[in-house]
This record gives sequence, structure tokens and C-alpha cells, in this order.
Amino acid sequence: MTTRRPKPRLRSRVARSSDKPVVATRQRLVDAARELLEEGGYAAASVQAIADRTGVAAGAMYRHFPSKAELFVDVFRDAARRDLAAVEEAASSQSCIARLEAAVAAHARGALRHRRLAWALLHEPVDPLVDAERLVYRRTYCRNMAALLRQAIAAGEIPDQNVEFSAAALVGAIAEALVGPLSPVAGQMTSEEEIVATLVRFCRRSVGAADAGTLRRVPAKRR
Amino acid sequence: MTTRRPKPRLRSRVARSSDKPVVATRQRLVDAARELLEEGGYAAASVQAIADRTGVAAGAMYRHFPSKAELFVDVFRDAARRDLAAVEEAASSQSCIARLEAAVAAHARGALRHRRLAWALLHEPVDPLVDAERLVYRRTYCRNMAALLRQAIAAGEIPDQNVEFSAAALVGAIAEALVGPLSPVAGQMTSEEEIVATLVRFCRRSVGAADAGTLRRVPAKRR
DNA sequence: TTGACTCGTGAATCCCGATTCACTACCAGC
DNA sequence: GCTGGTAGTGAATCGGGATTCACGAGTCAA
Repeated sequence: MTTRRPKPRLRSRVARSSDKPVVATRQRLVDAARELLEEGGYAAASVQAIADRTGVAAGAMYRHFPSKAELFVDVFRDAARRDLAAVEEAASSQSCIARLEAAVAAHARGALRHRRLAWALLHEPVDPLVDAERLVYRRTYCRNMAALLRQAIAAGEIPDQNVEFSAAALVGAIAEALVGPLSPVAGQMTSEEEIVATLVRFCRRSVGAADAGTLRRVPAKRR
Repeated sequence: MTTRRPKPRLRSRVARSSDKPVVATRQRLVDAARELLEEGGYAAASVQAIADRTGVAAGAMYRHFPSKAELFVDVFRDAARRDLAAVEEAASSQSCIARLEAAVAAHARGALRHRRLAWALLHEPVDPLVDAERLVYRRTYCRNMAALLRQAIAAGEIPDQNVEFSAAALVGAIAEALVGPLSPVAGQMTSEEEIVATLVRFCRRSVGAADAGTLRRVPAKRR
């Protein structure tokens, strides 16, 4: 009943000299959680399961996170950071739509491996705490997309439109086409590249860019 | 300890003559569940809450459904039937894309009221039992959409494309743009009609139909 | 060596919502 | 008035997963 947990008070904490990967556990917990999320969604990621996979006891988690929810905040933050970085890096091409395409493709490729994780990242509801973190990711994702759209409009490569709306719709379309439970894709298409190509084509069209590769230049202007 | 619940054995059961709405309870349970789903998602729809709203005790639910999951199967089936009916009815116009537009618009309008419900219908994960029912709805929805696309292609109104894929992407785009948690829409746009119009425009474009209203006829053919 | 601190253990506990069940209330036909 | 059947009650029970905590063990610095 007395006050346990006597304020962690993080000292300078010189790195251990031992060879065992001491720093690991916290990260290993996050990794284990991510893996479980990927394999069976939030339901499969119980504290016990996470601890088991990490190779520690259930209670150990609470040495590193005040609650399960906080652990997942980290999981989300991690995964989102990676995804956003990949997408951003991809967006460094010539024309604006090319950048948009690259971003979509990068995101798609990431989502195609780790489908469930991508879905969990975007949709699966969890603790409010985690939801808040998810929202950050979503917002960023949409905002990036919207920025690309704005540039493309300014460059006259696509018609004027409500970029926020289009961005949201794009995110939805991507998520659904790629990771929707039994997205029709799975059975029909063979190569990942084919899927990505089809998706990119869809996105291009949806924002009003000229259709195939380089053909047909849109006159710009018009909503 | 003895065997309670002595096999219901449903007799012919002549309707009661009393004036009280006896038939109601079962349906009222379904309605209450739907309302709670709409208000606070699955988390808010506990057996207790449902029973409370219905005005009965928790145990009463089990007179009508073998489990909570089965109740929700009914909820989903109900809501999905309504939505699909509305969409189907709307799809009775002249041109194929007009039908597609009408379907999208009908669905959108339904989703705009009852946002959370729409989201739950499409995305929120629940018992496997309910999930199965949801899948039926989804499949039907995608299939309808795909059928409309196929017709439009045959009629030369939109370019050839992978209809399954486009259908899935459309469903995703719609869901996200309309009911995504804090879809960017909410703040920006005023009237429901404006939202619907924007969405329809987006969908038109994404499948490759000519852009605005009647302007610009697409030559058809090309992927 | 000792004290302070960190990492970890794992059984016990807590929490919370679904489910059960003994019992009551009403109704209909005999 | 009985009897069988259905609808409903609500407290008790169950189950599963998160969280706690008393108790090591290793490790540093004084």
C-alpha cells in the first residue's frame, strides 16, 4: 500500500559495459508488439503474448511503459515515422504528379508487406491514448498528400480542387484497395508491381491528372 | 445444476391479443444496439447499455439471441440491407455513370447521417461472427459497384480497367472521405450537398469518366 | 562491502463485461 | 383453478486480460 515506484529519477546513466544487449528490452517489446499486431491485430497483442515473444515476464513491460496503451503509442509512432519517411524520400522527382505517384507507390509497397499492420495503423480502434497518436499520423499523411496536390495544382498539372478532401479520399482508397480485408486485389493480381501500378493509375485519375503515362496533357483550370 | 432452458420448442404461437407491442422487444434490442453503435461505437454497446436503453434487464437479451454477437449480426444485416436497398434504388438513371453517381451519392448521404454507424459497418472489428456478416455486406457493396463499372465500360463511358480494384478503392475513398475520424470534410464544407457533389466528382474522375457535368466526352478505350 | 538503483519474475489481484439461472409475472387453453 | 409456455428480472458467476507487488539478482559508485 505504501508508495511503490519511487519516482524513476533518471540519473546520467553511463552505458553498461557488459556485452549483453541491455538497451534492447524496451525496443524488443515494441518490436514484439508490432509483429503481433501484424500477425493478428490488436486482439492478438495481449501483454502476455508480447512479453512471451520478448522473452520476459508480463510484469517486465511495466518497467518500461506505464501501461499497455503507452507501449502501443510507441509502436504506432515508430511505424508511422518509418512509413512517412519512406514516402517523403520517394517524393523527390521532377513533376508534381510524378512526386505524388512516387509517394503513393512508396506507401503502397510498404502496406503490401505488413498488410495488417498498415490496417491497424489506419483503422483498428484501440485505447483513446493510441487513437490520439494514430490521429497524428493520419493528419500528417493527409497533410503531405494535400501539399503535393496543392503543388500540382499550382503547377497546372491537375485541375483545381478541394485538396483536403481529395487527400482524405486518396488515403481511404489506398488503404482499402491494399489492405482491406480480402481486398479483391489479392486473388486477381500477381505481382506487387502490377498492384502498385494499378493503384497509381487510379490515384492519378482521381485527382484529375492526365491518364496514361505521358499522353494527353490536361489544359489545367476547371474544377 | 439440472438442465435449465428446456429446449424452446417453438409452437405455432398465435399472436397475442393484448395491445402491448409484444413483438417489439427483439426489434427494440436491435434498434437500441444500432443507436449505441452510432453514438459510441462497439465499445459503448455493452449488453447492459443495450438492455437499459431497451428498457429491459440484461438477461432479457438472451431470450431473443443466443449471444451478444448474434444480436449484432442482426444489427449489421439490418443496416446493410437498408443501405444496399437505398443505393440500388438510386441506381436507375439513364447513362451508366449517372447510375454510378447516384449510387455513390445515395450511399454518401446515408453515411453522412450516422457516421459512426457507417464506419462500424465497414471497419470496426468485432466478433468473428459479426465480421463474417460484415464481409457479406462489403462483398455485395463492392460487387454492385463493380457491376456498375463494368456496364459503364461496356457502354464506352469510362476506359477499361480492373473493376474489382476500382470498386474497392472507391469504397475506401468514400468511407474515408465521409466517415474517417475527423475527415477533413467536417470543418471545411458546409452543406451535405456540397460534400456529396465533391465526392461524386472525385469518384467520376477516379474511374476515368469525363470531368465536369457534361463537358468533355472521353473517346473511350485506353487503360 | 554496502547501499542505491535498475531490470526482471510471476503469482495474486483487479476490473469489467458477458453469461447464467432460479425465480416472478403474465397469458392461454383445459 | 390448474398447467404449460413465454417474457423478463437481476444478482451471482465466469473468464480473460491488464495491472500490481513482494521478492530476487546484477551492477555501479562510494
